[in-house]
Amino acid sequence: MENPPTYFHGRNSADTMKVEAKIQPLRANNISEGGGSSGSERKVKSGQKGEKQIKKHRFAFQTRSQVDILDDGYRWRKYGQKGVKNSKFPRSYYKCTYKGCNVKKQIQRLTKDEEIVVTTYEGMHTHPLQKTTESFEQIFRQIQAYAPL
DNA sequence: CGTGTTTGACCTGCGC
DNA sequence: GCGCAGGTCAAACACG
Repeated sequence: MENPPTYFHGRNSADTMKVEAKIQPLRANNISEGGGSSGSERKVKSGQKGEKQIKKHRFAFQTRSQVDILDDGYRWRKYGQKGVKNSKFPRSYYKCTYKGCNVKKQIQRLTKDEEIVVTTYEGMHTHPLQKTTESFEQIFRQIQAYAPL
């Protein structure tokens, strides 16, 4: 693949870009675990047994930016990309790389508004941020205000 | 050399 | 029981 898809590899320029974050009223602990139409909780055949992490923290918010990747100070590793039905753009799946920090992040663009990017976080970070960006600072500030912690 | 990204295959849950 | 939709992993490759 020498020719990259629609997504350019450029680092996030949200640093200098004005990012508007709109927090949506999303429940954090009443997210239908079995009601979903997809297997959120992948069943491990063997090895990991007894993970009693029933609490699933999910948080979603919308950001108005031209780039899908928002540098929130954490390191994210993309582990998948799939096209969603109802969406003209594919959805990207990211995971936080850290010792014991298994936080997942989902990024999806709205078909109606290509400028709107929906970011969905799943899980809680068990480590402090290593970097703080001005752009995300204001976003993160709003998140904490809405976070039902 | 290490990290991260990419893509296809495979799995699971639900609906019909 | 099969198909669809969504989600995840793993191998290979590209880049710093």
